[in-house]
Amino acid sequence: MNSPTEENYLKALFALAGESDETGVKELSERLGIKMPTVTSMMKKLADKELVQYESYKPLRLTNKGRQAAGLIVRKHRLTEMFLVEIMGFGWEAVHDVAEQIEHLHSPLFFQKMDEMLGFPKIDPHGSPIPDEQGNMEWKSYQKLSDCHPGELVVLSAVIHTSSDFLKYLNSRELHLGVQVTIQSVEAFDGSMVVSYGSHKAETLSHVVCERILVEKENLS
Amino acid sequence: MNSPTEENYLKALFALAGESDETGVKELSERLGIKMPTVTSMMKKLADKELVQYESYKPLRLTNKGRQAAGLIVRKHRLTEMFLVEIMGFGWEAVHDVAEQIEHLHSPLFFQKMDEMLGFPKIDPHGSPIPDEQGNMEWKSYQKLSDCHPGELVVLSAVIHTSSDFLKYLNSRELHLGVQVTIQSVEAFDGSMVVSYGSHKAETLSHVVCERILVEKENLS
DNA sequence: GTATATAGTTAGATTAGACTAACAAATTTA
DNA sequence: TAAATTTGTTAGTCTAATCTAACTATATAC
Repeated sequence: MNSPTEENYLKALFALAGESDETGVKELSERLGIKMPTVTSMMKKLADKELVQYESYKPLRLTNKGRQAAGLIVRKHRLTEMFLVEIMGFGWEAVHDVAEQIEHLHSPLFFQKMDEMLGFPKIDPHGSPIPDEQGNMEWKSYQKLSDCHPGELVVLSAVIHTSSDFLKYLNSRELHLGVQVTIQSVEAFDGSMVVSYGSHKAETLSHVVCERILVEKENLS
Repeated sequence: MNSPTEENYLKALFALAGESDETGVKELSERLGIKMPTVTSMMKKLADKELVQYESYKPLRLTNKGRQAAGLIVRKHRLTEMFLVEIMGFGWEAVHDVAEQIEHLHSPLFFQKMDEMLGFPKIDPHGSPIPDEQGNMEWKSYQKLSDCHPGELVVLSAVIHTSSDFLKYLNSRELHLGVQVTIQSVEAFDGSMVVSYGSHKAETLSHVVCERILVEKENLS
């Protein structure tokens, strides 16, 4: 059995792998807010447990076993977030911290019940995919809103780096998952966008915001 | 903030206080399955935090602050058990281990939501009282079934030392909270009882079982 | 292709929570 | 009340996970 601490390292590696595949000690260290020497020694420990491929001065990689373990933690995290929103009435901006704690609980039954009550959901409240019981996850290929162009019609499908403040910001603009957004214009100077959706006819979104919103292009059939 | 480990010591002291008021290092040590020297040093630590009154070779006592902290953990534990049974469909025999983990989560909102969804319950699935938001608990004065006499009509109101096996045993006999039980006879030799309730006309219960069942005498008005 | 900067490692210290071995106080028993 | 038993404490060790300081390897720049 892995400790909560070990699980957090695995989860971070899993997330970094999704972003760039090759990871280093520094990057992991910064992501976790833990100093590099501590990360090095944990990598050795996880390598002993065959969860990580580690050689001095080489990039870090999860083994298949490690990736599965990490996937199962992410599964618990995202099922929990879904449960908190759908069953317990949390706002999507309030679930992260609790889910960070609940993901480390040991109780197959608890998460199985959640899954059942939710009807075996495939995505969490932020649009992120929920890994299956084997820890496998489909890496969705959404596009950043910031990479879209004027005139395009897109559907808000997911958000990344889901800080509470960012999600509250989206709440205040009524920007929820599933909303159809038309890009009116892009400001070359700072990358900010003017978009319209629902009753919002001309909402300006900063580049920083647009980079954290993932969309799917509408099939204009 | 207290660590999960500290919380477990407080909870154990709280429970022992309910049984006998004065507690010693040995008793606490045995209850927690932790060796005495470790308990001694934790008592010093909790005394520094003003949660426990500790002097060498003197009995252990919770301070008011300590009692409140312990009460709030018990509250979280019992709210959780109720939630698992009422909302998530767990059997009462399956909730203890998960609740032991969930009681240490830090999230006022999570437990508040549970409380709301349950309609602010006053007892848990085993008939134990749920402390209020201040950590105060009413110590119910139920009677052990083993202290009752033939001819008496009682209501099964709570169970103690709720091991999973014991609760499965009760399930198999359809002995649930609220069941009205009539004591038919008591065997002087081994203290076993023959009781009747519902469709069970003559069920024999061992002394060990009867000691763990708490009842309330029916008001024969 | 050497010098500098960046990334990574080693060594050693720290804290929390556990342990064993040995000793001391308190209580019980004869 | 003296001896034996039980209970509690002290001292020192161990592991997990963290840190800082100092050193080394790799990558980048001129």
